[in-house]
Amino acid sequence: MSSTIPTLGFAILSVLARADSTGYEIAGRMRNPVARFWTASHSQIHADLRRLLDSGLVGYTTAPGPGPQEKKIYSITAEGLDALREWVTEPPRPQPERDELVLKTYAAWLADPAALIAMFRTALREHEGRLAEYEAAWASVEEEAPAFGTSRFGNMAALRCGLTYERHRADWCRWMIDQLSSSLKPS
Amino acid sequence: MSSTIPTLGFAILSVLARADSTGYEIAGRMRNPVARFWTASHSQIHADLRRLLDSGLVGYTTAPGPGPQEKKIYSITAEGLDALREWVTEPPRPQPERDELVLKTYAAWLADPAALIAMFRTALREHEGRLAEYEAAWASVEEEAPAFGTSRFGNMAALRCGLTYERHRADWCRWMIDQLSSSLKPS
DNA sequence: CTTCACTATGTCAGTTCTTACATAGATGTA
DNA sequence: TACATCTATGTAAGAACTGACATAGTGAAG
Repeated sequence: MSSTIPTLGFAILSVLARADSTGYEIAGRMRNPVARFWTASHSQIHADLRRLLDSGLVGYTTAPGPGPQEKKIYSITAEGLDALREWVTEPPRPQPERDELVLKTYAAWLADPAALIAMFRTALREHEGRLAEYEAAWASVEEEAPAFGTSRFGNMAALRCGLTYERHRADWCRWMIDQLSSSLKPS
Repeated sequence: MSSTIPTLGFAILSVLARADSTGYEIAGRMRNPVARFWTASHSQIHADLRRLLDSGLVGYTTAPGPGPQEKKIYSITAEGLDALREWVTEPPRPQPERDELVLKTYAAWLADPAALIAMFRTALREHEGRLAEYEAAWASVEEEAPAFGTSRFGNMAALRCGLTYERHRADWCRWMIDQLSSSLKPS
């Protein structure tokens, strides 16, 4: 019957529930710090928007665009909002856990400690950078204390996860660097 | 030229660097707590083993198997070990961050708080379960203090990441439940 | 004045991966 | 005895996704 909507479809609906957007804007919003947890290329977003449109979960109005095509401003429909609301509380299906840095760590015993330290230092810098970003955003969102029922609540909750994730990650990288350093000078 | 090896290929090599295994066993080992960070279905593993074989990174010997085909015991070759060693310290490419629970959180403001609390309680129980598993494994690995250069070091380092990840996750779930609870009784 | 980045849509080829199917012996359970 | 589960390999269809290509206006930097 109704073709199942992939998770990316719900990610798109989640963005449109906040503001009407073009496909291009949706891709941009999903690259934004507080919504970085389900990204996709614009080509895939266009494909999925088409499917959501066929299912009646989104609609659009056109406006003159920069390229040869007209620009399409998508918005979520009542049916789309219903589908999104229903999906939100369904238990998330177990995901394939995939983490390249941890995989490399699993095989780290084969490699050169000094090179590994360099790699983890780079990773640490990235995590610390994002952590600083998130902490700045957190300061302003905590002050505001957004109420449940507003989209700001969703932003805050997702941001909180990103914040503690980066903290955990940075801590782990520091621990790795420590371990690898002490393996260099066994003294 | 030399066809690029997908990340799953290196995950397979990482397992074979520890012990010779059949394709079936590789899938099982990747479902094991300390190597849960790059899982795949056996059909994909068979496909990738074929490619690794064509590239000369693995070899195999046969033994009588249960089914109609013979069982193949794969082992990593010297070339495979070289390729793995080289890959380990290359900077990991930025991955698509995908997390269904956080996506649902991002859209949580649209849903029923009570249903959300139930969902997060389920997630919390899962994280706490894995945390207990990891903590038990950690106790024994810490005692042993495996040296760099042995595969146990890789196990320990990956386990450490899993441990602090589950801790962060469980903390966040508890925070979410708190937030949602206080939105129910505004007192 | 040229070049680059940004906005904006879309196609297409190819890769990665999942799910279901197919086969079949051994082992344990009801 | 019957049935499920584990071991073990593989195929095949299709979903999901990436990256390159194609087009084209605006605005900023050099």
